[in-house]
Amino acid sequence: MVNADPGRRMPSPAWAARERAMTLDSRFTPGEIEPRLYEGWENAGSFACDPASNATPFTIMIPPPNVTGSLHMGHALTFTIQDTLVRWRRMQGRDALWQPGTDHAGIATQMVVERLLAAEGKDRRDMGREAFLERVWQWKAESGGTITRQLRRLGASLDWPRERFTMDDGLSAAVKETFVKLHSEGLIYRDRRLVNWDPKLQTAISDLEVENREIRGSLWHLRYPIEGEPGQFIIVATTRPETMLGDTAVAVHPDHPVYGALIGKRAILPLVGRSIPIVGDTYADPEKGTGAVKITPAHDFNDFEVGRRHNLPMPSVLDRQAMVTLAEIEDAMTTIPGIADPEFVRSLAGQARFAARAAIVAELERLELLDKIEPHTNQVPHGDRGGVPVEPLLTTQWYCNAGVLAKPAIEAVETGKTVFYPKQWENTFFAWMRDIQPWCISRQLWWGHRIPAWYGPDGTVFVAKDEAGAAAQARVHYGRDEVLVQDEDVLDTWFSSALWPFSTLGWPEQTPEVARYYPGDVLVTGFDIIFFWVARMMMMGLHMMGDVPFRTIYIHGLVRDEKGQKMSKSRGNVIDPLELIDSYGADALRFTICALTGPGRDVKLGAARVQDYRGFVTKLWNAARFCEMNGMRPDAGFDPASVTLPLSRWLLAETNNAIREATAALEAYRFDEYAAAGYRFVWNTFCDWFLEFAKPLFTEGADPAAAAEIRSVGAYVLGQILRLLHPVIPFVTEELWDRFGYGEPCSLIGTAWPSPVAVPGAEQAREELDWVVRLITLVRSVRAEMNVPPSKPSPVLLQGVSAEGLGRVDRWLDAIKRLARASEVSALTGDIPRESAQAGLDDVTIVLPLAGLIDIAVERARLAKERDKLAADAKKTAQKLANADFVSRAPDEVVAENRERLAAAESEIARLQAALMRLG
RNA sequence: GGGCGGUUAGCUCAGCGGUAGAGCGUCUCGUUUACACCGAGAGGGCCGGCGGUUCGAAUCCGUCACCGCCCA
Repeated sequence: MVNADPGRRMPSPAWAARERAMTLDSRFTPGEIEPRLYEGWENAGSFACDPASNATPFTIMIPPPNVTGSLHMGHALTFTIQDTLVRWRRMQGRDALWQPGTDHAGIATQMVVERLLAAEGKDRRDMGREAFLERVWQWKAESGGTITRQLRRLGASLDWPRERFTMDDGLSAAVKETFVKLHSEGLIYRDRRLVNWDPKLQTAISDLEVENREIRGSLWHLRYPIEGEPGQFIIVATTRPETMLGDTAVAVHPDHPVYGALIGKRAILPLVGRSIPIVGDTYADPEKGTGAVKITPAHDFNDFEVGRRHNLPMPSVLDRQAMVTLAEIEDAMTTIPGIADPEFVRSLAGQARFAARAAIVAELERLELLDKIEPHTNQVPHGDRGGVPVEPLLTTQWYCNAGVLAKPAIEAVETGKTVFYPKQWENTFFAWMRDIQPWCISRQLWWGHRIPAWYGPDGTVFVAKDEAGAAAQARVHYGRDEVLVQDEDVLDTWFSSALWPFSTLGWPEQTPEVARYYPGDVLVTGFDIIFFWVARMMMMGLHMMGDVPFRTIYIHGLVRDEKGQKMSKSRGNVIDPLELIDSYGADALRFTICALTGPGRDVKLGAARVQDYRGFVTKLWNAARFCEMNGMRPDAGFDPASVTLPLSRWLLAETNNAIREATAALEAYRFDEYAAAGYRFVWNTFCDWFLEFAKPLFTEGADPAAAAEIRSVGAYVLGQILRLLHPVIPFVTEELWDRFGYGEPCSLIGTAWPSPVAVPGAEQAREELDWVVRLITLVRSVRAEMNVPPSKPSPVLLQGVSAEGLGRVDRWLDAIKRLARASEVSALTGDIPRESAQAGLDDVTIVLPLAGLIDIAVERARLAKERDKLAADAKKTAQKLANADFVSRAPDEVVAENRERLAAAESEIARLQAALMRLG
């Protein structure tokens, strides 16, 4: 590119910048410039917030990606939006903080490392807790940089030196502080109740981590003998026959026509031989199954409630691995010939739940206690990580009283302290928050924040930030030092995530950052984690900080493939954003994402779309090359108000318009409209018309003063374009900014967002340019329809043209000739020549004498078609105006508009009619 | 079962009370001071169905159908 003269001295940086700007490469090569520019920004500290500044802060907290994860399309979407907002606000002069960080992702990360260990033939239980955690930290060290590197590739302007990790010391302190406070307030407590137990991961999980899957199974009808009435049975229907070992009742609806009479009697639990009551409970739906249900309080959430209502025992018959355990029913087993056989039941011990199911069903069938099997489809809860059916299990866990914490959060949204975009998501938020259940926060994992609770020898719990604190409490409690054992469990990952908006700022320390950047401005995220994360941040933020964590919640859709299918490994339709960046550049990917991100819509994205929008980036590059070739150079002293040419004034007015559109779109979170406004302005205004109109001025013999003004305006507007588009396509805009020398290298990121400027005579200039544009378009259209080859210019004659029109023609003669392929443009004084084509431009008739080039029949058909179309329109308008109700009730301007439309159509029809007559 | 969203040009989507728009694709023509990742022009739609409100409905209301999510 630039070949430095070997004899020359080493170039100074300023010289190098100027020299670089000499010639833009004919092709834009994102792969070369992106790393250089990103490094430039990062090294210059361009992403850094400034706690000491006077500017209004603008804060976005990154939704922390999994530390060991890698960038997927969903990330690309959410981070592009966030970066666009941050770069825009930063240019507007806000003190922008985009807080980076990653999440330890308890279950997910532990699973990954366990899988690695399994490949080595190891098991974490053999290693012990400490060695295992060491291994996880090692894995984090190895793979933890991937996602942050990838974020850089995307161009994300995060304040990297402030990067946090949910398990680092500061954030761990925040977790402990919060846990201890909530515990002291009674908002965190231990409780023994049913939890969703994931037998694969061997941990409790929260309601949210359970997903229901539709499973085609069976409904087994079992015959339970009525006690004391040989030969009498009550038939219960169940989808889970294996839990029958733990049944402690049979429930029927109190109004059941047949079974209602059995209430108060007892049934004999087959196989086990235990006597269980038949109870009346409205939970039993007379319409479903047989109308009688077996009640297993320890293994079903509904049965648990029934069990509570009727004071039933709640023996567990499945253990933590979902294998049969008999410890809690052993005593009650008796032999009843033909009905119960403890030996058989004992043979089930240690069997997996589905094997036990098969064995139990077979045994019941053998005993003729199986009435029938019906095919049945039902919703089976599965753990969202482990993917196996969840087993409701009676255990003691730590809970957070979400009901209390939810109230202020609901109120904050109701009163508009925090606003959702799009607003409809508020309904989703309210629906869940108003019916929120206690949040199970303990997990039987090793990777995570260990619960800050210690147990004394007698099981007394001491909650404190550290062991010393717990020991002090124990000393008071016991009157002496006792050995304390810390709770083995860790906290749900989302517990620490909930503190993210303030823990990242240094809380519980009273840092300047906490004071300055909390509450944040916008939270950008997908709807899938409104419950997991957004709601919990709202609750914790309000409770711990006394204020909402953010003013606005922008919820975007999901990224899907071109066909609208969810991307998934199993479908094989996953698109890697890094590959798209490699192929088309980060700008192309970012622009595509913005262009396709409508409100409340999923984004269907494939490589083809990114390829399409890469065309826009290339177009901008080429337009800039053209500007450069024609001597457009930034001029710091340029004053937009000083321009005199209509073209300059028109372009500046259009620029104002684009600035207003882009700003309004971003303010409204309309990324699609923002992208569209930039696209239209660059392509359809700047390139298609301004540069084309400017071309004649860059030829020899053109007015040098006019050319100079156009060069200045062009350079100025190109600069405005680079600013306007920088938030979405930061790399190409910064590169052009630097090459042209609009500022120091890597300075566009810190340049002011443009605002409209006063343009004297803008309206007049707009009228003139619009007129010329329409003239050119009409001539082009007629020529194309007449199939006149572009190589054959023709005269353009204007009948009825005013002096003003002639002035315009004179001023734009060269451009009109070029763009409309006109050999001459002049007023027509006499009759319209035979064999001409024509078109109407307001009061002017454009005449193209095309003798020999036009087919009379084609022109006649064209004119007739045009006339008929107008006639149909005119008829509709006339009918409307004939309607007295319309004229009296519609607003005056609408009526006037229709009158004008009718008049215009009629005069155009007359002109077309005359032209047809002339053709004969 | 309850709730939310969607249904507009071949495709992807804007528009959300005043005679239907964009991008891409299609067709025709074309290399003119950047750009064929280009330029010019054209064709293409009873705005899911049915009712209603209104002078006027793609737009508001009701209802149905289909698709997709969420919750039970």
